[in-house]
Amino acid sequence: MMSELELYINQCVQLSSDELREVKALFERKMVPKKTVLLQAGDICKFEAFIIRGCIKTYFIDKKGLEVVLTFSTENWWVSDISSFENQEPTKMFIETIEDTELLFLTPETKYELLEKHPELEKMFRLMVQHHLNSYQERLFGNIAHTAQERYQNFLKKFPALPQRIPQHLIASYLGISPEFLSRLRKRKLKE
Amino acid sequence: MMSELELYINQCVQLSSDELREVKALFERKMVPKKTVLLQAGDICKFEAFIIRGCIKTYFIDKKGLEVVLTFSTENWWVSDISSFENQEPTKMFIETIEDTELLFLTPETKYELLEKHPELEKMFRLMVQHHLNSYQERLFGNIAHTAQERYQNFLKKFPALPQRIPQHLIASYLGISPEFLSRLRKRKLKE
DNA sequence: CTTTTTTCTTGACCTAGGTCAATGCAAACC
DNA sequence: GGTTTGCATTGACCTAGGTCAAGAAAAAAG
Repeated sequence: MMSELELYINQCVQLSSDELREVKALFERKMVPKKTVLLQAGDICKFEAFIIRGCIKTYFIDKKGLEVVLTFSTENWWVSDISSFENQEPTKMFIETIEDTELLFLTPETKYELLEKHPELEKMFRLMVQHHLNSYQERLFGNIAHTAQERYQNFLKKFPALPQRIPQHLIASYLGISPEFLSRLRKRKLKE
Repeated sequence: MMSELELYINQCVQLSSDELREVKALFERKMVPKKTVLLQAGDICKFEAFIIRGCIKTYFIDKKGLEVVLTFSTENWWVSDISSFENQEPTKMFIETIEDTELLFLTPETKYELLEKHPELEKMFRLMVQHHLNSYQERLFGNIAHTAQERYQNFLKKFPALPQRIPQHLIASYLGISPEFLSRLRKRKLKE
């Protein structure tokens, strides 16, 4: 039986099970309890990590000291500040677990080794970056072109499982509205 | 004397002037008059282009039929829908010149050939994607965390030359506000 | 130089969404 | 089991920014 990471890799390139094992050995598996800060503003990001189980938020702090959630990352997805990681320069973001989370970590060194040995995986990482880019593009467009109500509907469609897992005020922050207003949107929706 | 593209490449990797000439030969130089649509929703993006001179907007159309400007691209910058280009799948965006523009075009084929011959340039393209990603991240954060006034100030800081070159309603669209409101912001600012 | 088109400004009015404060509720902690 | 602590809801009130309509000004076209 294949692990989540192996399934994920297989969607992108065909590797033998020997190769897969070798690849997997370069990742370091870690359990991280909820509310652990994996990266904070000023740090240099030392990881690209694949999520096996759990949930993670990425956010900025605005000038009033409030969190602005940029992304939620869950099972079978990657988490990192890609540009801080690639260029080994300080980040402006925070990355923090919302649930107990199980991760497979790459460091700059192990990623380098991985790509030396298996250059076919370049494509997988390129796709990863492109997915991130796409999702930011869509989110930016959505934030400008849609009302809060519509953004909330789209969020529910895209992440149907999340509302049961994470506090509502984080969703509000992700949608770019106040927690009070999200509460009102939900009430309004119930009446229909 | 070095061309703009050569200077740009040199910031990233050191190539001999022979190599630079060879690289440059793979690009196709084109003059494009203003108001030319280079890409529209439904198309598959056939180019990554380096801008020598001119100005280009990238936008979505919202459900009311209005443009939502995602980016402006000018001299010494790249323009493309990267993920449509890389995966050769249909785009949702529009790319259109605002001024008469001079470009150096790569097609999927010539880019492939370029990277075959000069794999050192992988890094340059990776950086290009990362810059795009960063600028979307910052823009999303800014749109959520800052007022229209602040976003306008930041825009002026980041693109001091643009307001003289492009119509104001495009800037409003980029900032996510109505043209009327931008006009009011400017008036308010003059009084100070 | 005149005409047409596009862009910019201004005023009057409106609404989506924010802020603040109070209250209820649930989870986590001792 | 009580008790903090964080989360969600609700109401009253407020403001940033939108919409519509009408001119003014500038740019492009003839």
